[in-house]
Amino acid sequence: VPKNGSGAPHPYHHGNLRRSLLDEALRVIEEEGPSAVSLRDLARRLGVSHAAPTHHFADKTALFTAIALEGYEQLGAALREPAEDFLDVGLAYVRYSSGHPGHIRVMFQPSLYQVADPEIEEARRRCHEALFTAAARFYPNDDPQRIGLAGWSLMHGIATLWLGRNLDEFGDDPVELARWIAQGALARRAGAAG
Amino acid sequence: VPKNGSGAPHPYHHGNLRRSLLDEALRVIEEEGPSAVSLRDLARRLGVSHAAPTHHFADKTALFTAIALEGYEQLGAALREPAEDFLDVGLAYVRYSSGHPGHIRVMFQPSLYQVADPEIEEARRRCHEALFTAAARFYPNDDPQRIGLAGWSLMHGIATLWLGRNLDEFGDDPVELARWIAQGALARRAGAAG
DNA sequence: TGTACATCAGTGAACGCGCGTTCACTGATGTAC
DNA sequence: TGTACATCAGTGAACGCGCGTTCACTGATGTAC
Repeated sequence: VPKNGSGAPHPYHHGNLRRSLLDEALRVIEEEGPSAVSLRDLARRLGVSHAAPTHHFADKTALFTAIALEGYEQLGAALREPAEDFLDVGLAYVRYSSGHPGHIRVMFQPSLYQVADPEIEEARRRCHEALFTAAARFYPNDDPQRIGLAGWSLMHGIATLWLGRNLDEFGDDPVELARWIAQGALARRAGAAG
Repeated sequence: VPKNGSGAPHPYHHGNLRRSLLDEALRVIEEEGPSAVSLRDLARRLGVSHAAPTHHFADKTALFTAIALEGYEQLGAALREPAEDFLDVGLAYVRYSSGHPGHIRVMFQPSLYQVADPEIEEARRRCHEALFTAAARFYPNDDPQRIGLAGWSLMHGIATLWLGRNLDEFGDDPVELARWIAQGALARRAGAAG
């Protein structure tokens, strides 16, 4: 363990440059969007020479691909968490999206990264699988694709509108807002039945 | 009317440069995204000197602001078209979004343009008004905000996912897909009641 | 119908900037023996 | 425990590029009289 004396602000080796680049890139994306990301700027922010990032990401596309992959894997895990009903799965989607805006923005802007990357494809496939499996489980008598798409679209719409600051006037908790919107539809249904 | 002789590819004055810049920018946005737009490139594509665009748009933000304004005005008009039920309004939203992907991408990326521009705010207000008015009209016994947000979120989600090529496996007509998804929810409701 | 003139919409050269990428290099670390 | 050496992860200078912006200019158009 090197002593970090007053003379040396940081050691020759960063130690965690790859992870730091991802985190800093996500910060920039959340604040200014993916187009504001530059490898030189990230290096500057991390106090490292501008050529250092190339040892971890060959180019900008590789950086965005890593972010998208991480996002799809994390989203897949979120969708597999224990759920009591289909709404829970939808709320997990909104919770992940609003909690990881940087990942989501990259994931749904495929021109930024290698969409055809096998790992990406596999992670995305597992997300779809989690979604449609949940739809089939909670609505065994319906078409799981139809139910799955309806839930995905609704929750994706809420998350996207919320991230775009279109729902500011409806509170600051996107998950509760999603619950309110979705349960409104459910209540309406019950009203029609009773 | 100037004769366009073989020697002169185009006259000194373009004639419609402002409109052409908007159209060409929209083309670029649809193909490569807003970050691919550069004023010099647009000028190049239109066979005009790279300083010409500044006579019509002071900077890139002004160009994107004009696109967003046009989009909100066109969307507002689309949402006011005659509708037989709330689904019609939703389908108009999906129809406009899928038919004008460039506009939509800019509109929902506020960092690109002057969100606080008074004309923009007014046009956006009129879109919201059209939405919630329709919700109140077709569901007079429900909370129009709840119904309006549910419809908006669902249709925005479908449009966004479709534009992001996430729904390729479900056909090539986003409006019919939206109808199928939304009517599935309706059928489920009727099934619960019967 | 003709002329003078203001205004509009272009041109093309020049500038400074940040970017991605390449390169030879060097310091630090891990492993074989 | 010590030494040699391969490998990894940095440095910093250099390059060419496209960009936005500014500037003095010029060609075309519209209007007053």
